Amino acid sequence: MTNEQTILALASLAQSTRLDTFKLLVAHEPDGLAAGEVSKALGVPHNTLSSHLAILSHAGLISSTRYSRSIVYRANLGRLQDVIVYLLKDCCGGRSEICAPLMADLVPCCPPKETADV
Amino acid sequence: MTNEQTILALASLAQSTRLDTFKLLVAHEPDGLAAGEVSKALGVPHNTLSSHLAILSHAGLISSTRYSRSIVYRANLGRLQDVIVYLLKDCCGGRSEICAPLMADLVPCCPPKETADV
DNA sequence: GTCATATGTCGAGAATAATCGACATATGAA
DNA sequence: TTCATATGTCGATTATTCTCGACATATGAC
Repeated sequence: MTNEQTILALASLAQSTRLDTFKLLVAHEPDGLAAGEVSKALGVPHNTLSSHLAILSHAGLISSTRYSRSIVYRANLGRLQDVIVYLLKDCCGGRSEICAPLMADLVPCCPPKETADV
Repeated sequence: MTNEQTILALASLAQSTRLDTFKLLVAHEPDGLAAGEVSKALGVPHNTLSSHLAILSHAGLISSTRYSRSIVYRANLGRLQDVIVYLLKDCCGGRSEICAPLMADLVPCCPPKETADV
């Protein structure tokens, strides 16, 4: 993960239609959603959405597979993780005391083991 | 943390000078760094940097305090945490199986307890 | 007060991004 | 082949963002 790749990913998510798109695709993991269904769900013209999907895709945040006439998009959670790790790396680099409390707050949201009681 | 606040924070970090600024301030926690020193360190004109600092500040990612003629900026790691939690909330909302592996990778970077062996 | 230092604000030009109509491609059905 | 559906691409317009010179403010020294 380079500085540039991180900026690309952050910029991709820093736009309301795209953030909504990404959230929608995350909510539909692991099945994914066809471009047309995203377009309909968000009330965005298909061509406008198409360019947003291309931007998210170029940033590596989503991927696509064609099934007959539809192209199904899926969120790439691994990429989201890469971005988050990159952002945290700076504060954790040699000084874990700084972001330890940050992590402590994160863990109850997503327990690393399968102690999911949410 | 609203959708809008998240977009504001993401957009603030999605620009190379601002990402560099934020990283520099994180590296200088908890002392902070004067605006002029950031300007010098990054080789950015003071007025250009000033507007970037204002944007980061407006997004809540940094804060400032005046000391005599200098204004010292500090990274607000809590806000970074808020952004990350917001992004993860969607994948963890009721479905922790999705981002549990994500968290598992995050934890070794920043141990939630003081088992810092890095 | 005057001067120097540190930072912020304004405004205009250049660059970049968002939107959407019109057209193009890809797949499958008849 | 022709038609309908699903999606992508192009191009022009509008909106937003980045940059930096010039000017303004704020603090402290003399």
